Amino acid sequence: MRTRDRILEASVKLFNAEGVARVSTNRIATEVDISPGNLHYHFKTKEEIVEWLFRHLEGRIDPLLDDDAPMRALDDWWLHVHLSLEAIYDYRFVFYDLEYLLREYPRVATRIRRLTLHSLQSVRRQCGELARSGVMRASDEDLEMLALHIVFTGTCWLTFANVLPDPTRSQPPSGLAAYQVLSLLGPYLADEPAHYLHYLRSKYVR
Amino acid sequence: MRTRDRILEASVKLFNAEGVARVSTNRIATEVDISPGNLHYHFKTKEEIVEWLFRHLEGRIDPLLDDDAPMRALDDWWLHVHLSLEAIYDYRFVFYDLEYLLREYPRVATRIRRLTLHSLQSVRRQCGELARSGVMRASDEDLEMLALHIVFTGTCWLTFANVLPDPTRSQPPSGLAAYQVLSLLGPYLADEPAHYLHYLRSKYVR
DNA sequence: GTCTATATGCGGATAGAC
DNA sequence: GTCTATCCGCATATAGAC
Repeated sequence: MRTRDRILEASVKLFNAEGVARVSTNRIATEVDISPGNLHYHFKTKEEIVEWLFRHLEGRIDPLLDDDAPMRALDDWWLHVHLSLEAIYDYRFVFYDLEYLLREYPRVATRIRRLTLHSLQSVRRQCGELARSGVMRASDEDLEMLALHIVFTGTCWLTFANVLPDPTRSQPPSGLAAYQVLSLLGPYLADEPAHYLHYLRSKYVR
Repeated sequence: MRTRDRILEASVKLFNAEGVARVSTNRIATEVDISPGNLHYHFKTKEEIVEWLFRHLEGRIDPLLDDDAPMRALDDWWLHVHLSLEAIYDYRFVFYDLEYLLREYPRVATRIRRLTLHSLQSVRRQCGELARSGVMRASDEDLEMLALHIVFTGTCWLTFANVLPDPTRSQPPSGLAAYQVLSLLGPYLADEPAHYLHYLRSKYVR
């Protein structure tokens, strides 16, 4: 089962660098140094490759979403966000080419939708906990909207960062995205966590 | 110059519905009921079609960004946002396939980047005005971050909406996006504009 | 499991006649 | 301006030998 893994490894590398659409299965085969025929022995279709890569991503994010260790300080949550966004960054091709995948690969599409809903639920719950422990003050409506914005930012920020000119893009990318997510909480935070946020800002902006 | 316009019209329709990558120039020619050769008489390359469509989009957004009529109430700003997002919706293929266009069509890419920066500048200025007229209270740092989030939301929301299940998607799409943008101001608004925001919310959510 | 060879189809784009 | 015919290249996928 070694070749199979090398195919996946090469695929994610190429997809991230050049986009799913531009990378042909032949390219992948060349990169792995096997024949196209051999590649199709391991993965019948290109979609199958993408699907398995997406499963890997799920394997990294789902546990973070399901972890219901107590969430009492902003810092606890920050860690989860950071790890999630690192995973997203490692599989960024998914988020660069979201629409393409949704249209072209139906089986991947359903998995994407499932993961997004799962994220929404968990983030809502986690923010609720933060509110209950006094880290921030927000109404239920606020929390609902916050969760949506947060998942939205996690999902699309990398794409947007690519539109911006280099100065913003050349930051450590997952870190900046994480700060961007966290800053959404800014207006709702109590004094002490607000200072922590400010400290993080100094680390990631400019 | 009639055929030329029919080509552009058919292109934007097909691009929006199926994505730039899936729509071949032959498809467009068929739709317009001309020959492929004829299409290439009017537009040497596919990129040229995309570029001209993007110019049309610019023609609708740039004036809104440059309009420096006084911006004293939240409602003034709301109108600008709404019109911009309507334009974005009419050319939504650009935003669905952002990464694809950035990679595949360099001339379009520079235009996209230019428009994004232009939006950032203008939104920053407009939010500054709103703050100065007392519609909201926000520090310079807040304003900077707000502008970024607002342009980000305008740019990527439609894509994200496609990931969510239908209930959220089946809303009047540009209206929902506009509310989503506006809601970012929520925490910073004074009492009266906050009520106006709440009224808008009732129009666009659920 | 891995290779070579190949089928099949489509996409963008051009040539040249009308 | 518009057409027909065609080139060229690539991508996905398969067949069958080793």
